[in-house]
Amino acid sequence: MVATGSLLAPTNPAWAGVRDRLRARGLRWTPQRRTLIEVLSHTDGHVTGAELVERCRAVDPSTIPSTVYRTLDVLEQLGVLSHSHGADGREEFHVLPDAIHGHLHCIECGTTWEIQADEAAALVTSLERRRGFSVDVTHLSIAGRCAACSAPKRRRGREDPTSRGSGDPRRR
Amino acid sequence: MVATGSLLAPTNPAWAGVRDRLRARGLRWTPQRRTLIEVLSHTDGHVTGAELVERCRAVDPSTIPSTVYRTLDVLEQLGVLSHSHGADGREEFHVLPDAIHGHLHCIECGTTWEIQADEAAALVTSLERRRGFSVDVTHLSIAGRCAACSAPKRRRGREDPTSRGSGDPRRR
DNA sequence: GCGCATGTTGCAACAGGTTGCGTTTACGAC
DNA sequence: GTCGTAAACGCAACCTGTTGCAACATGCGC
Repeated sequence: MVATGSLLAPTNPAWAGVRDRLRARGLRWTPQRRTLIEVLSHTDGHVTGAELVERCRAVDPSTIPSTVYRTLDVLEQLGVLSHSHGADGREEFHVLPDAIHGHLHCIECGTTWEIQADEAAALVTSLERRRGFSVDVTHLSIAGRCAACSAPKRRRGREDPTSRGSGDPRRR
Repeated sequence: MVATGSLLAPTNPAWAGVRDRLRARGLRWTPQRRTLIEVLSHTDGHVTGAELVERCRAVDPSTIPSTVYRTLDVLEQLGVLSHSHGADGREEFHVLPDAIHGHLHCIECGTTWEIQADEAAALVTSLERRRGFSVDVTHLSIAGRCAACSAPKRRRGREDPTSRGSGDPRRR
């Protein structure tokens, strides 16, 4: 239940405020949300929704997917995370956005990189000026081939560098 | 056999070559593929995969989804169509790309616009030069708010989940 | 400490899409 | 016309995510 001690290391103080921010909005602090926050506080970079569900289950096996997704929605509204869609359309969450940024996704090897706002600045201002369209950079996900994969000949090396460290090598 | 007793009007001649291009690659021309081509030839702009499945069923009720998606893959390899993902991550197919282009997607009203390659040129060349990353513009899908939705400040006080209720009946 | 309102949860069903596998069939060869 | 073979198909199961609804429990007021 309200576990005496987390199975994981102590929560990053940055997450401590989340509870109060929820309550300040009339939202509630539940064991399920605590579990997710705990998982998120130990997550770095990008995770898919499914990965988060899995990790929550590791902490609390009774975790239900819909609860996780609903909580992620709430947390996104609080601004503590943001989501975008990978090249395959799957949801990817990015924790505690310290800086506004979008993503670059190689369709060949599957690796993901971040691009800072200034790299997309030209596009953003151009669209803003020409169409009055304001781009949501955090949701920006650009597909293509990275330098290594688009590089010359080298018959599709398929050397899968197993992107993003903790990620798993599955995926199409 | 151009006007093969189709339920629809005669097929655009531009599609006639598809059969031969398939065979040239050792691929086959099957009734199911014919059905999909027929549907596609009467499709303009963007369609979701689900929509295509539905339309194929209208022509041939025995259509199976997996067959449609597999055929779409094949056709994409032939270059007669391309796909990207809408702001919600759903697949969107674009038929017979006469010009390379990406898409702009308003998260408020759900409308989609095309952006021509030159509008993204700055971004593309910048990423190419700085990272050697070659962007797949046809897959580019940019989310944000269109002029109409971001302009009027009224009614956007807080994140009101019901805000998308008015106007656009489009899914979700 | 107790009750109540309402935010949340759990669950089941659904939606869009993918995959593995056994069976069917297009189509080139004879 | 018949045959052989690999491409495609049909299907069922699975995956990721969403939604409707009844039941539950947080947290404020008393």
